[in-house]
Amino acid sequence: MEFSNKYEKQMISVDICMFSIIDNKLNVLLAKRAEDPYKNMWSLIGGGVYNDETCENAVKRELAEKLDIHDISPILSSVFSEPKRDIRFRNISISYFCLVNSSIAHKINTKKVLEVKWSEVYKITKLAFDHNDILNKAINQLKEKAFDIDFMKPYLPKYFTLSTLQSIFESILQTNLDKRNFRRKLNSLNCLIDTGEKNELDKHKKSVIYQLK
Amino acid sequence: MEFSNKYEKQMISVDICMFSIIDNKLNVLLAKRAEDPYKNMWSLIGGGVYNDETCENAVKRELAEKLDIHDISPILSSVFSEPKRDIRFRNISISYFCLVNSSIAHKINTKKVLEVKWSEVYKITKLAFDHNDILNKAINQLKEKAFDIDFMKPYLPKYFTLSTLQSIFESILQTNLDKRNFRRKLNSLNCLIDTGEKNELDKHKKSVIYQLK
DNA sequence: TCAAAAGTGTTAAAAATACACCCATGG
DNA sequence: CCATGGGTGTATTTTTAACACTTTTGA
Repeated sequence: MEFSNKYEKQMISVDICMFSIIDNKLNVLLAKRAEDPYKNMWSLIGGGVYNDETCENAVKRELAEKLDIHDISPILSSVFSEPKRDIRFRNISISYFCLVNSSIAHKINTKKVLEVKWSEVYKITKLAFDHNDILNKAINQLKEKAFDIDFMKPYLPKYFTLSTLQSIFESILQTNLDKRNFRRKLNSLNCLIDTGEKNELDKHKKSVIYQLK
Repeated sequence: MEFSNKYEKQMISVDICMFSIIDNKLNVLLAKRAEDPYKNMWSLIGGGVYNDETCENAVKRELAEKLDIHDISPILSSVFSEPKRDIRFRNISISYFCLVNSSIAHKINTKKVLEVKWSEVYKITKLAFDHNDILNKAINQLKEKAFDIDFMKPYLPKYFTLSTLQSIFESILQTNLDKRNFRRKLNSLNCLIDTGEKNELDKHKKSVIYQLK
């Protein structure tokens, strides 16, 4: 197979929907574009894939270089390959998503290399390129993984009340959950540890603080 | 973003797990490699993605050019990007799967451009490149779609007895299904039409011939 | 004493699983 | 008449969903 001009200057990049639960809402990290096209618009984090790394490693490298975030396990989301999706050159995007916990989320230096911000996913309007499509796809896939507690555990608060956990899930799934059914579901997943502590910040009845097994 | 040598000569290709139900078994189309590397080994069908097409269109074009198969709706499976997966050059594979019905499967000219053959998926041993990994991933995804009758319909026989349909599903899922539960499941999916015909080829009791809504 | 959030049980419906016998037919 | 494969029904368990009242406590 030859590298004829049919294949020239193909650029492979990764785009990353990095989610975090902030104030019990599902947020995604956006970066402001410093250059045209779409200068000053918000976009997902991403970058080119080097020849000597997998796409997954490209995600990890980008997050490390640009945000000093490490030990992420990105999940493949989809592939976006419309020829004109990037007006500069042929650019195929392999999209990933991941969750980071809120302590990491708050540590991100929002001005170091990139201007970045956390944004509530269900309030986002127009992003650069086809990043709205990329984000929507990833949101749907994240929803499917929400009750996979082994996956979710690293990103949920270490200690929480069941009301807090429920509001996190409601924020991800964009639906109202029944309090009793939610507790039963979590119990049936056999993942809760009652710490014996109570939340002294509660104004009314003190709620039990749990952690995950 | 510049095309430094970090990104040079990246090749994007698609690899396609084209499945078909042949003699009630799940088969996949393999092509014999005419060139090194892996000369004479069997591999999946695939090829490079042109700059002016999406990956999905590359799949359709490859199937049209190499096999004269049209009107396929390939489903994205995964991405394989180990730097050394192709020893010749950096080659990222976007993998897809699709099903074709058996009348198309039998029409494939197995010597025209490529030497190809249908092969029972659960009897396949070593394929070229990382194509076993690609195939295994696609098989698992196909299994998840098996009871999505709207998806499956174009690929199933137009007329069938429930025993035949059950053996097809058993062949895909690699499991034994209970005859009564299988019939109940299909009925609950509300997708069967009783043609009123009976299978005269049956040696014993004549079975009812159904079609899908 | 009241407003606010925590916590708790039951019932119903739907889906999944397990299981065994009779029927029609051709040889 | 018997071997073969077609066809059928019931019971159990599990999962999902819907739904309302009591408790604790600070203001």
